[in-house]
Amino acid sequence: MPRRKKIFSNAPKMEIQSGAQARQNKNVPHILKGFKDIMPNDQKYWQTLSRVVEKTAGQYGFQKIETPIIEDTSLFTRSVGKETDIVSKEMYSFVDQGGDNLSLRPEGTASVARAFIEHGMLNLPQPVKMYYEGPMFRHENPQAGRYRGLHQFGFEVLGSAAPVVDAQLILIASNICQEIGLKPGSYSIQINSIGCPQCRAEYKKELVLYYKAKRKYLCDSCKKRLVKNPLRLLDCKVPGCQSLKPDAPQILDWLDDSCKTHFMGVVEYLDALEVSYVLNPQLVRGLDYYTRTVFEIVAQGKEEMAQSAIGAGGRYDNLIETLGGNPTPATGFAFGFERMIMHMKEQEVKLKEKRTPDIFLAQIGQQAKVQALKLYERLRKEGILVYENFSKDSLKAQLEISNKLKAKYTLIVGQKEVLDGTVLLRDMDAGVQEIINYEKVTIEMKKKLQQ
RNA sequence: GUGCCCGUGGUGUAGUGGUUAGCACAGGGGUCUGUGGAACCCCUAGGGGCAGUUCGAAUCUGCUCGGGCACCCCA
Repeated sequence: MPRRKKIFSNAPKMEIQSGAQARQNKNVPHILKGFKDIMPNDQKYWQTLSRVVEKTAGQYGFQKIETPIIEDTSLFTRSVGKETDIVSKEMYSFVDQGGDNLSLRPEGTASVARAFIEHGMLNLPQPVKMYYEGPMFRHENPQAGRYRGLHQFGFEVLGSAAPVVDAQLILIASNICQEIGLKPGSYSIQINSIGCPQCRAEYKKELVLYYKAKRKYLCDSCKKRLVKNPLRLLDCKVPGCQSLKPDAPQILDWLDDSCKTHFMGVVEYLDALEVSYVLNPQLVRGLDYYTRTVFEIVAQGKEEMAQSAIGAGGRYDNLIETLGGNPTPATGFAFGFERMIMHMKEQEVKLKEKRTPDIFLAQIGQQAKVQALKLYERLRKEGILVYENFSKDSLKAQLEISNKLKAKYTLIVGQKEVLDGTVLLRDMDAGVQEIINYEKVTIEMKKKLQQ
């Protein structure tokens, strides 16, 4: 094939190929690493979860907000934190045609805070309660319950510092888990307070002091944490580091009076609400904006699963101010759709069965196809659930489909029926048929379906 | 970003250097040109990619891409 060779030699050489290009000589497109198509068969999980979120939000007076999935990069560097992993190494950032630095959102709270400021929501009755759901993007290596394209829903309350808000938010998170069908013992609520920046700084100093003295017993990554992220020292999994934990200073002992009072308030409300929770002094959060109350909903049972947090949240009293708004205390939480659904599947949560069609409409012949097309519209407008496969010509094939779909009845229109002005009605269970006047089909079918 | 395991039609799999790459399910068509839930027949479709070893590679080696899991970190 010398001719082909020549064509190739003229083509520009592809020195650098993207992953997607290198993969396919077949010229078949491929989904990006870490992204998932949500297939028709899975939609029932997504829809039930989404409905529970919407319903719960409504009950507690939260209104929906939708923000763009692309924002100015600085929104995230200023809110989530420049040094956090999410922003420093996981963000999908790019410069657009106009030279602006943009990023795909890695989380939802920053945008909500931005919208709060931008739309002057401080003039609304406080606090402002909003919820959101949608895709988020983080460039990390995929593993169980972790994707580059993930979906979250979140609840945010802006404009109140009251501990009762934190408690109610935790209650809402717990209610959603129950409402979705997770078994009561299958998840736990872990709570902690990481104080305000002032008392946290004091605590960090003390913590670093403690661990520095034991530096030689620390694992390599903990040595890095010592300077980079001291709070993380507390949840290291290496046994050697774990053994140092019991004697380490605890954040709760370092809270200043107002932070302490606040946290005690949260805990008291939770007790009064009989929400069971676990006080976890080691619980810290990765985003810079968190203050005071932090919590996580952790799925139990699957010990081997590393990502057990299905939802998490906390207070972010300084975020709005950091972004240039008036000082506005706020608190909220977010859940991962994928993680939630993973546990729904694990626990075999029962979902509403898909409705089987009332009627399958079959047709034979060109004239009949036209007639059936019209009949379909009449039935549809009457609210009857009708399926069809107008692209099939053989009656046998159509009956097979009807059977597979478990339709109660099949309506058959052929040449003969068109001429007679009738329709054949077949009862799929009984296997008996009767002739119905075309004009009376909708009335007859409604009658039949009511039985 | 790092480490470990894995990569055969749409799905589940068989095949350990030479096979027309087999089977099941799903899909399409037919036997039956107007009757399903049965049978039979036919068809579509596959070794992630690129190199190397070899007379010969799905099978061995390297790289790469992807998947799974874990670390870091996070929902």
